[in-house]
Amino acid sequence: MRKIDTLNFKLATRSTPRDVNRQIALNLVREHQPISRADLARRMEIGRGMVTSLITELLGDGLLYEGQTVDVPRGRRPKMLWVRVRDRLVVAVDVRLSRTSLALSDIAGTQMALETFTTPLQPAALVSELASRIRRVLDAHGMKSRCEGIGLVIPGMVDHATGRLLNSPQLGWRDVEVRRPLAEATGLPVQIENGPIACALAQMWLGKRAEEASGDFVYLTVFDGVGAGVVVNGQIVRGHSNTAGEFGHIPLMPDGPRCLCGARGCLEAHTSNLATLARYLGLELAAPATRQRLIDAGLTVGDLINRARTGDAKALAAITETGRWLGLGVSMIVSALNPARIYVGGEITAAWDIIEPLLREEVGRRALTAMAAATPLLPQPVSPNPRLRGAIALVAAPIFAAPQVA
Amino acid sequence: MRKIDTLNFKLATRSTPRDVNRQIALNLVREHQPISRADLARRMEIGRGMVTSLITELLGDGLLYEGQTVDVPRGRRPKMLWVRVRDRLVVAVDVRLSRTSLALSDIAGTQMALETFTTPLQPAALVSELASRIRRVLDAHGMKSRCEGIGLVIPGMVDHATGRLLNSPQLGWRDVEVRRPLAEATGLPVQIENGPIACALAQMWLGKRAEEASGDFVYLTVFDGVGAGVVVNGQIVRGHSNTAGEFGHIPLMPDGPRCLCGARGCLEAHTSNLATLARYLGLELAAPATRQRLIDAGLTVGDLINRARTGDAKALAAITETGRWLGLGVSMIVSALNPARIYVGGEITAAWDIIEPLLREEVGRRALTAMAAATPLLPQPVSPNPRLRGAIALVAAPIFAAPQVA
DNA sequence: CGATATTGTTCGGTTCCGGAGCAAAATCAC
DNA sequence: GTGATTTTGCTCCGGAACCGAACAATATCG
Repeated sequence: MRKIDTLNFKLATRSTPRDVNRQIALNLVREHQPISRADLARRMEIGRGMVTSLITELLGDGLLYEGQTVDVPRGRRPKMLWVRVRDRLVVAVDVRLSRTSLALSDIAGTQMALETFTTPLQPAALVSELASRIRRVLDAHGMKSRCEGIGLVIPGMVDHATGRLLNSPQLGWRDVEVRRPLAEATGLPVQIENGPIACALAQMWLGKRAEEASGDFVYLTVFDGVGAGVVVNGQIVRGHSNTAGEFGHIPLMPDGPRCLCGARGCLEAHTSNLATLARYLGLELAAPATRQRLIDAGLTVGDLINRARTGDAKALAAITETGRWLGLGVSMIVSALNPARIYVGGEITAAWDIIEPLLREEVGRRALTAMAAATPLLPQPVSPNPRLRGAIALVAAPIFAAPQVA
Repeated sequence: MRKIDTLNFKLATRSTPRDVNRQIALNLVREHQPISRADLARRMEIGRGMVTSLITELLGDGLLYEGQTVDVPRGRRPKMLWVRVRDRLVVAVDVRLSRTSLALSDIAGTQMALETFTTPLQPAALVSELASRIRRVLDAHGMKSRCEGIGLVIPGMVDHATGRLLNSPQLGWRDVEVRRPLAEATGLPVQIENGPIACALAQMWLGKRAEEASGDFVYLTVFDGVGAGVVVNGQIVRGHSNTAGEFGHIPLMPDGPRCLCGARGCLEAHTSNLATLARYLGLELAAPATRQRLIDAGLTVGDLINRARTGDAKALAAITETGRWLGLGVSMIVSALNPARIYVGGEITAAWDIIEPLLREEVGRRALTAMAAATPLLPQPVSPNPRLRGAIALVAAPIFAAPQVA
């Protein structure tokens, strides 16, 4: 039950019913392909006549294609329908502090090319570097005209409406325009979003059917920073000024370790990769020299997990403590939002067998009901790169999303 | 941008455009009344012909009424439109541990009668007591036929879909059916919800126009328990198993005071009325004898605030500490959801001049951006009873809400 | 008193849903 | 082998709603 926003509503027109039903049909094909028109009519509880009309339109727009007829026990053999993915390309870009990844993929997430390069230090340099690489990769695959758009994942706060990067502490950029110049340089639509939201979108749009049935979940990302993509009622929660989901900076201990954000005891200060490594090395996270020392040490969380598995008690303790604090953070998410499930992404998931009991224990202790205590916690692999998958989802989502009505 | 739920979608039919546009018109009248048809047509950016058609239907259904014509500088004088409230009654019920309030109101929130009585100990007794009192109050006002429904606010977790009260620690009831028996006994539709959600709904539907333009906010309630009603995109967030918004049981200090829920250091254990009073009296909140001692002391948070204002340093300290912890809780809400504004309700708001600087300070320290730090914190008065206003909103909301499409 | 402005109604054209009927293409029964 | 049956997919037509244009009603201005 939604209140109508009287400042920003959308009237229904003559073509609204068609737009809505067309989109429902498209999504049902996407989730049940291959599927016949008659089967679609049964699922939608409408006549086969209407399905024919809707599908004819979708075929004409190149959103679906008709596969071969298949055998059935009796009666006329149906022609199966599929979402068309051939020649519908997406350019996915994942910008990180040190390196940027660029992938060419089809709209369903099948990767066709991948390259990485050092992230330029200035926004303008990034845009021109991206533009030339995108032109090259599209030319190489000889079908620029079929590219549906560019998905750009970038660390920091993004204003989804205007496409501006408001603030990126990691890159050191503030209030720069990225979407418009890149769109003008390439002639392609550009979607831009931050990491956790992109990861959540990837789960929504590229996931398997069964595990993503409900549109209420949280994707918690644990990398150098800690953040979350929150989905409620099938919609991303961006917040009033684009900072929803910043669970990394909720306080766990009012007088805990100092965080890079300036406050004390943030979830991120206890559980980020940097925090875990600093704990192992006995360094203070927010001290000026720590960052360089961590780089010099050349140690990753993956290495740390290997050491823990081969008998390094200090490494195991560092990981265990991260798990405990992460459990506290997860229990907050459960209490605040009660999502249907929580995905956890990051290198730390390689130690899932170690940390899962700790997470479960804390959630179980804090949850108010048995159902909340049983909230599924699902580790997500670091490879394939979930942010690149998210970049693909950024372009796919508008094609499949419900039209705005009322 | 919303994903279509392929298990629970709603097709657009022939009448969908009309349903949508009718509801938009109704809401615009509600927020801009009195308003003429021509003005409505300009706001909706449609022809006056369509407005005539929509309004004729709304007048016929008794949702609107036509006021007198008014003077305008030139041209034909318009007939103004209003939402009809006369003879459209709502029964609002607020069930609390000790006493239950029952009010008769019109659909816009104007109260016409109010009575309170001791809450029966058993669900069946509550239902029959309510049924007989509702019959009496409706008979007394001689227009039972015009009652739009019953709004019932009850502490605990409510399954909005089935109308079951899943668990109410305060009342000691588990998994009881309330909606159906009350609906059968009175012949009226019954809406049931818990306190924080009802308070949030009251803000959405009964608030003044300017302050409730955006549909992204949180209503934090601080009574014997602490909870929150969360609204995102104009929709209440209920969570997957009806426990979203339980900010009362997020941990502030992993080894803080024991909470009544069993865990340690919950927001509620630091900031509820019981916690504040226990702190002042030097009692341990979760100790078995505390509850009775608090009742024996006969002290309320209002009394405590009065003592603080008249020089009781211990009282001031107890309130100040509650303010500090509440600030920590509010800063979590800001980080997690970034709402456009946060309402705070409860007796503690009588000391707003004392606690507001503490809240602001903590939010300012924790917020990641200037906009998030500036999130408006709005104290809400305890009187008129916000839960009773919420009960009215429970009945009003379905009448004005957007129809579900796709 | 006619010109102008504004409100509210009426009407016909267009779009799309939705049910019924029908052709196409297979299997089943005998 | 042949008609009955079943299933798929298409076509057609009535009805509902939007939407632009024309028109009647009612005021002020010069």
